[in-house]
Amino acid sequence: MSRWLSKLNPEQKQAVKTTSGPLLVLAGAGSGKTRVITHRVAFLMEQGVRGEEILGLTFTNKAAEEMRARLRKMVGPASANPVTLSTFHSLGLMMLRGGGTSGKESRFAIFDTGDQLGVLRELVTRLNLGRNFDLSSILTRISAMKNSFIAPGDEPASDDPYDEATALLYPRYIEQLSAYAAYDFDDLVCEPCRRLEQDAAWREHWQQRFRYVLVDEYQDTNDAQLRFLKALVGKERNICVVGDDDQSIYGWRGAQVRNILQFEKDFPGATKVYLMRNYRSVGSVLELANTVISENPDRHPKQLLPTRELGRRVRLMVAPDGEAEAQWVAREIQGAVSSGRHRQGDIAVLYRSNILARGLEGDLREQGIAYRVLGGQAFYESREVKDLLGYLRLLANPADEISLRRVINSPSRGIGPKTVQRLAQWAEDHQRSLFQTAQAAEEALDDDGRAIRAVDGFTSLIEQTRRGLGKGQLAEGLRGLVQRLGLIEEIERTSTSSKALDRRLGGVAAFIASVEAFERRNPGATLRDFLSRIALSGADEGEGDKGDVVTLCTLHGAKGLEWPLVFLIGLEEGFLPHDRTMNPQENDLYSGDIAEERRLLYVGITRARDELVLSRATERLTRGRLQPRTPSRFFDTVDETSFELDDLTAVPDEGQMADMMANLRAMLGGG
DNA sequence: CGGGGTACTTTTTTT
DNA sequence: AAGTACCCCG
Repeated sequence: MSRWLSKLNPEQKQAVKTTSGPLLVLAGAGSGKTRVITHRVAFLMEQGVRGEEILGLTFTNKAAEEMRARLRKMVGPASANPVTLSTFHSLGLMMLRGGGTSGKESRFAIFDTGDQLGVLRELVTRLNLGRNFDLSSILTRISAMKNSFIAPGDEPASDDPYDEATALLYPRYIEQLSAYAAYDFDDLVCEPCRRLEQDAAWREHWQQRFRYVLVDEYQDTNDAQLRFLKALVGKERNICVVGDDDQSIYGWRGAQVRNILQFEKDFPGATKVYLMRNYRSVGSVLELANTVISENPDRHPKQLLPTRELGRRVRLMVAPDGEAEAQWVAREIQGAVSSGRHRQGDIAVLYRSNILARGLEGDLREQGIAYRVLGGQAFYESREVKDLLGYLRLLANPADEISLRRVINSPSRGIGPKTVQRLAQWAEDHQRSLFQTAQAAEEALDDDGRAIRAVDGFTSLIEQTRRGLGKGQLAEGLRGLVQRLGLIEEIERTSTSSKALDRRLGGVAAFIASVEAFERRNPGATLRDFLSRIALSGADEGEGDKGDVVTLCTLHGAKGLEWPLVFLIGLEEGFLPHDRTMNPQENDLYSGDIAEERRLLYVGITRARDELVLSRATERLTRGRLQPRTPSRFFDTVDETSFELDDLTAVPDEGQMADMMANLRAMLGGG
């Protein structure tokens, strides 16, 4: 029997050893969930299951990588590597691209949210809808339709203007995507699911391939993912799901807590295991977590059981405004580091909205504290990088009209909307793609010499770049493209400040570096491989990642992570619960789930190992105006005396102090 | 067609 | 406060 099992508690052991049939593991925060998963995989292999037969599904690529790293440590790379550990989306992509069966159908692009919006924008202008719809809201609806497998035309009747617009756009959106040879994120789950259900041979193949299925963060699955799992799991029904209903925080993108609450209905005969002993946090943190979450209705009633000492009391800091809050946090971190209590890498600052990170960054720099912002996607979102990506995507998939339109006149080369319109018209009349039309500019634009020359210049630039972008020379080809575009000069010419210049040049450099890093890690990878990777998990940070630095990230981004010292900032009504939850917009599809906001706080609290610091401000600068802020309602039921209070509003701030000093000096000087 | 100016609104969270 | 969208003029 395995030497590892002795290190597990009885519940963990049961979760590891129950290998056949459906198994639901309700794993509270910090209860050793990842440990159970890796042990389970190792145990399966010890029982003679081959690594190839095991599938572990996670929600982020990072989680998948981490799991693989843990598994490698346990069983060695040779045993760990054959195990499939990936996100639903990566798995779907792999299945659609052939996954070792056939190479057919593998030439498609993946459209991210920006591309999807581009498609809708095109359609909306073409259809001339009388009203200015918020397109991302329509996108949410289309996504919901797809995930519920509702075909165009089968939408439930509704007289909501957004539902009506969606009904109109939905079928055309699907058409467009197929015309562009593109899949969106939802397709990556729904399409394989459909095929599993309809194609018996295919289903058989995948069921035999993955005889043991394991799903992490099960509370975040949506309808389509559940359906996918039902179709994927074979007669043996060896499916193990791990999750925590109290940590379900993705309802706004269709996640169904219901899935974890009803697992035993979806997979009858399931075994259920509770992991409630918390090995992560000190008692004071768990007390607060239990108190906060116990107010929520509709949950598996349960409590985290402490295994550690009570620890330091949770601190609560009240600041007069956002700036004071940020400054205080930065100084507090500086103090914790310089006193040797914590290393920078042991510390995280968590917040509900990204905007809260902005103020903090300056103060941290001032204190000489190294930090990283998780999920900030900063460089990858800049215009230059998006354009470069557009070129790469056009090169990988000439049918990708969205990318073509994006880059055809960027940087400006004299191809304005009118010329593009003429090309598009000709393309439609002659049933050609827009790119093919551009290649035949002379025909399509009859005698407009200037436009023809401009478009020819563009297509030959694409052709030249294509030649430079073979296997194993992606970064090289990208550099060539940057050169040919004169992008560096363009940025130098158009930047309004030296700060903006640095940022933009830095973005381009970081992008090239990320391509290099990708190539180094995946020798012989193609352009398409790189683009899929980017679409599914964002760009690699290249160098400078990790290390001993403070982490800044959103509560969503913090899930699954932990730090010895955690700051939760901006604990005010409007942030937590977020304003948008309490006052939904007319066009919000998912709204009003205050319970989810509370779970978000619960997730934040349970990230802390040793010390937790909460903070809020009584006033805050929003949209240029100073507005009063009230404390988050989520602490209403918490006994104030359980906190170690630090009230900065009771102390004169620096401005007041300066005034007082000035008065004092005036008195002394005058007297 | 491109650049510069003005008016307006905004991200909550992400595969 | 800042970034974007739109409009007008060269």
